[in-house]
Amino acid sequence: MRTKTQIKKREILLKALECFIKHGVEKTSVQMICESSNTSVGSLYHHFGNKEAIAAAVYIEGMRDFWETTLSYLQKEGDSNGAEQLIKRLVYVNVDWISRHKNWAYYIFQNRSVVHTKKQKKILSDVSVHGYQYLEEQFQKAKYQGEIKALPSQLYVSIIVGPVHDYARHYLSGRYKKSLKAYKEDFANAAWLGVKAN
Amino acid sequence: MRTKTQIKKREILLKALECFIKHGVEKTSVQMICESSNTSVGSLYHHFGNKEAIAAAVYIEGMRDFWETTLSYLQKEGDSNGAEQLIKRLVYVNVDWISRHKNWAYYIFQNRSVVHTKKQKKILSDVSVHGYQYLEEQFQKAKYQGEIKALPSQLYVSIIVGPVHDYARHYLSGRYKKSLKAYKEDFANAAWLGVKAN
Amino acid sequence: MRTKTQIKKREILLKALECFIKHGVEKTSVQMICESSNTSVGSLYHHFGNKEAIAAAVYIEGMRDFWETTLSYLQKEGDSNGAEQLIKRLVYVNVDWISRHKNWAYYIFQNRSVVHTKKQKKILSDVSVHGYQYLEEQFQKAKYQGEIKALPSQLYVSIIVGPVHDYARHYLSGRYKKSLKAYKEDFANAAWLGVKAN
Amino acid sequence: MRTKTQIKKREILLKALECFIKHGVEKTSVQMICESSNTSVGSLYHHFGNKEAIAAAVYIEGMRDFWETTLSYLQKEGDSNGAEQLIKRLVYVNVDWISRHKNWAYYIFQNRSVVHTKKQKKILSDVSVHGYQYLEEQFQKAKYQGEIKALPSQLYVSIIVGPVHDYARHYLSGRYKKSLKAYKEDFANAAWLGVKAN
DNA sequence: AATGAATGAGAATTCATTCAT
DNA sequence: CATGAATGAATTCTCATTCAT
Repeated sequence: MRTKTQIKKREILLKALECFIKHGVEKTSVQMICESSNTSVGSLYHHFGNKEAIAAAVYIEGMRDFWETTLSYLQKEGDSNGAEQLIKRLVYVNVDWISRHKNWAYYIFQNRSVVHTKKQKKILSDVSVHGYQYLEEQFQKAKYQGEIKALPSQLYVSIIVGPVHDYARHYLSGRYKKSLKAYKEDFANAAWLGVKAN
Repeated sequence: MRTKTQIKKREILLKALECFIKHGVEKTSVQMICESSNTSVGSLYHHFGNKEAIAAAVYIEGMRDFWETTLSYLQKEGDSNGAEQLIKRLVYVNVDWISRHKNWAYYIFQNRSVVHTKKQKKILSDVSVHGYQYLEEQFQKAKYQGEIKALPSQLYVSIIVGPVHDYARHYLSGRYKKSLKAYKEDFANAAWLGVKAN
Repeated sequence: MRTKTQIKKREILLKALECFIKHGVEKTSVQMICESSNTSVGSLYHHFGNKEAIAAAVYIEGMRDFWETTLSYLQKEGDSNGAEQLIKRLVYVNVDWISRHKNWAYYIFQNRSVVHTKKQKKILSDVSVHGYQYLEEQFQKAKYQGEIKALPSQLYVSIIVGPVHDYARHYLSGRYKKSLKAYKEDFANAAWLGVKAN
Repeated sequence: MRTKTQIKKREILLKALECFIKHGVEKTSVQMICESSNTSVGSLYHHFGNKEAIAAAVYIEGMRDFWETTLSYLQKEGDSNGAEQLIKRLVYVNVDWISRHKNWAYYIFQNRSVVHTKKQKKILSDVSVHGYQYLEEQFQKAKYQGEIKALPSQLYVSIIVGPVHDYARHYLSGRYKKSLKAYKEDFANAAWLGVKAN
């Protein structure tokens, strides 16, 4: 019973995501989600409670996927264990995940505010807490070893992923044509140059 | 008469912005804008035609202000005419404008999609065209003179302002506490290191 | 403008009453009230705010009418100023008003609970306060003069109108066939005998 | 097996009564009854068929209990067999039963309309027929013997129990604070004075 | 230009009931 | 007999927009 229900819920979320991307969260009616996911209104409410909970669940599922992928990238064996590798991999995983999950990425960029109940925020936080902890540790280590400049850890993140995300927003909105992947190494280099010690 | 009308319209836009920030564009009703701007529904429709036009006008006015400020920063006399100054000034104007116009900046970050009719897009484009042209020229010159790496001009922009905007989004949403201005020089340095020639 | 609006509201309330009688408050949909009163949903909500407010307004209007009539009966010139006259008139006005306003009476008997916000209760209380005060005074006077038994004033009311109301409930529901008016004097006599001093 | 089912049904009815009192019949959902009686929806429908049948069953069970109690009061041995005793006992049983079964009494006062199918009406009528017949006979006898005024028998009932019920409605709704029992003798006296022969 | 009552399509949500297990 | 997921009709209410004054 658990698996079947879980599969159905996942299916609904993916269809809901499509609707949200196509029309925006607010202009997507519950009716539309029902039709595109072949579910009855009642069933939808049985599973999710209300429309806002669906929007939040889509967001959270996306973030769960993102952080799983991110940790798998960062913890993979590699040439070295240096800071440069860490930072470039952080850029790579962003470029790759966004390119592979354009809808989810676009949705997450545009709809952070759909997660707003305490419960939802707790779940979202649980989803990313390992990733953030891991990054924090690695940044501290690299800083201590003099590989990177001394900066608050929130700044590292902004400097490293800010350019990728900025470009991605334009690209996913159709304002930039050239794919994100085309500049993967450029973003990686800029990120590394932005934070490495002088 | 013209001036009076213009002033009233401006007043309405600023009150509308407050509503949009407080409740989101979709959850702000025309009635709410009327009440907070002391206008009647009829009057509002007389001035703007419909709610979407108000949301777009708020966006466009914000961008007009941003680009005016930006050009004034970039074209100001300075120590040099070098690329470093240009790039750092671009960071500075972003940090300063966002810090000074938090609501407008937040609104612009979250609601790019409100500008969507052809007419609105044309106006928005007119508002920023001088700024983009100016930047484009300066980037080309700096690239030609070997001051900065050879990159597509969209990448310069993302690398330079991406980190600031990324941090600003978190900051304006209340997720980061430390003010944007605190890291003004850090963002400027990272931007310059990210694009300068090796 | 005031008069026109007031008239429209009154009209809606009377049509709503018909619906409530015919189907019950809960099973009367807003749609039904709109149709029977030739009003749009929007207009209905513009005037009353929500369905519950309509149900409460119908109740309150009925009670207002009842108490106006009651005071006019009790304060009319008469043969005497004695307690017997007072008590019998109280029975008469109940018999007469209920007989003349069967729907309203039935509605009021069955739906006391529709008045439940603080504001509504305040208005309802204001509507009946003069009547209750007047009765209270008269009962005290009659008690002091030894015309009626010494009882709490709430008991006078129950003893006097209880039988009329009990019969009326059955009659208005169609369970008793013989009209209330047929027993007007019987109710009046029983009321007087129930409270008069030995 | 039969007994077990009967017990379960009785249990459900009592829990349903609680819900009906707390939220009103219409605003009580089947789900709520299930939760408060620890039953599944399916089971509930198996036992009662639909929600209306539950509401009717609660009503009927209450009336059954009331009439059983009433007959036991009226047919009890006593000082005399006179009309005064009969009438006062009729008041007493109302005061006592209502005081002992406040929820049931309140429910019965407010929800007479829940019994509306032919079948339900037949059952309800069967439940009270003995009591009514007994009363009818006794009233006729007392009338014939000149103990009470000549009135239609429905009037006797209204005059005797009307005051008690009127007070009870206010008391059970919380509008009157002083308990019904406090005035037991007052109601009995008023009832007797209201119907006894001059 | 300004007003605000009126409109009605459309949205979210509820809930009695069914039925496969 | 018991279960509870699924159904979808029906309901309340909102709100952008119009238009007569």
